[in-house]
Amino acid sequence: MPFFESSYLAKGGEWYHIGGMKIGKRESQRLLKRAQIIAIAREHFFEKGFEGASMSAIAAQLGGSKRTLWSYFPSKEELFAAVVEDTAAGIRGGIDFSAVGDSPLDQLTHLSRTIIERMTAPIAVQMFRLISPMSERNPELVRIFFERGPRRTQKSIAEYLRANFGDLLWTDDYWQAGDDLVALAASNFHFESLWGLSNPPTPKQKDARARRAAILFLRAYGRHPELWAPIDKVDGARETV
Amino acid sequence: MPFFESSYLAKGGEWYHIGGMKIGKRESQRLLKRAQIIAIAREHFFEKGFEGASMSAIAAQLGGSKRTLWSYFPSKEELFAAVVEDTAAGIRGGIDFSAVGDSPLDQLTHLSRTIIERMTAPIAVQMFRLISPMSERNPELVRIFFERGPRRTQKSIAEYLRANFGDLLWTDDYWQAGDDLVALAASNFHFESLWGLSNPPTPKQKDARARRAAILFLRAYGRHPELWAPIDKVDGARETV
DNA sequence: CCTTTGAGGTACTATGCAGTACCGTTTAAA
DNA sequence: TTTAAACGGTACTGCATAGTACCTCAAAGG
Repeated sequence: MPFFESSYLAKGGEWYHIGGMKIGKRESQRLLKRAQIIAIAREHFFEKGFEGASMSAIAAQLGGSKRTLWSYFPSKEELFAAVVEDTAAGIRGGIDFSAVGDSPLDQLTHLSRTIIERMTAPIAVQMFRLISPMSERNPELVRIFFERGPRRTQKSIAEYLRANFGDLLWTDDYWQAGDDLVALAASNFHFESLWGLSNPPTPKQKDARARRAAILFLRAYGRHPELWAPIDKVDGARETV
Repeated sequence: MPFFESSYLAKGGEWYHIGGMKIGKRESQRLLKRAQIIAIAREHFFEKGFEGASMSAIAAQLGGSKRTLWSYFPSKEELFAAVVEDTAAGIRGGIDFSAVGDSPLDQLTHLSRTIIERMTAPIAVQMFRLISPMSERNPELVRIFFERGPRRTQKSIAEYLRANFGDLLWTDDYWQAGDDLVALAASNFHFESLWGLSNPPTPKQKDARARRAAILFLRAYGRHPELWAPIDKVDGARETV
């Protein structure tokens, strides 16, 4: 079976193509059905968790018989693994941190905003909820999720910082700096979303948080004083400063 | 039934006491057994999750009959809730952020170290794993956990910052500042522990991370330049600065 | 001392689950 | 057109589970 990325298929004339390769109709239908199963299973796993989700219920929603489901995924574990891999690929997709030309503060604000958006996206939140309890029972799966999802985002951020802020920070450890930026930008929202403690943040709140994270980051890591935002310009600063 | 805190009982002479109140032996034994059940149930829930854990298995490990278990907790949900409440109380217990007399940097380092210790403690990590997937199915329970556990720690940190750093920071929002300190100190370790991605951090690593978080925090939030650690003294700084 | 209460033991009910067997029908590939 | 595979439907097998019934025994409380 050829490599394929997150259930993407295209039909061209007589034949069905996938990633430029020509395949039979039978196989292409199998891939489509596979993707459909994963989508349905994802809903169930997200809502009920691994133990709570039922293969029978998934098969029922799929429409066909149980035999069909089992012919694609020989066990619940393998179906779950497929969901995790597919979702991790979906989460990392489409990273563009390009905000060339703006000031360092604006660039970092934009980056922080992207990070926040990504970490509070429903699919990410639900994936976090789903994957956390697996670390005791299936550590390898958690590792796969991390490598294919968050790890790549981490890497992109570190590379972005190295490329665009190489001379502006006092550290060479761009991975650590990136982690700190992520922490400053998303930590609050992450826990609030994960635990459903408050209504999802509005775009305005996300903007404000992103800007604040950028300011804090530049003050903490900025090499030159001109990078440090004046503290009386920051939201939450005392009036008496 | 009188209020009692995280399975604490003391025997004094003829009578059994709890929080200064005199109670019968029968009742005290019930409380002891209750605490014992919670302890056993906690293990099971931590290892297998809510759906994965089995009341029968818990009853078996308890030793008695199932009837006994059900006479204490009329359903699996209520037992789970009791475990959550008890554990949340245990997590927050014993907060002492008193490091009077040291320099601001040393105080913040000590505070960060405490935060790290608390967030990477096995009981906290396992509780996070257990509680995350509950937010869809039992949001109220997650709320209770948060209010009785992390929320109180948050509050302690904010109050500590207000009391000891009231004049040193440029912000009045001590809750936000506290959250940012927590993020800087524990975010990395939190995810690594939660997902079991690497070996638990050594005390040395925790010390280093705590110090770094304190430095970053003071540079980001410090009101006066003398609070900002020289950047060539920080681990990970470039040699060429 | 006697009564009430709780706990142990065992067997039970009802339910839901993952996974299988069988068989007739559809359908893609040759 | 033929053929082999995949699909749909239904019924099934074990198995584990939450929770119940019932009886016996120990012990706390008055």
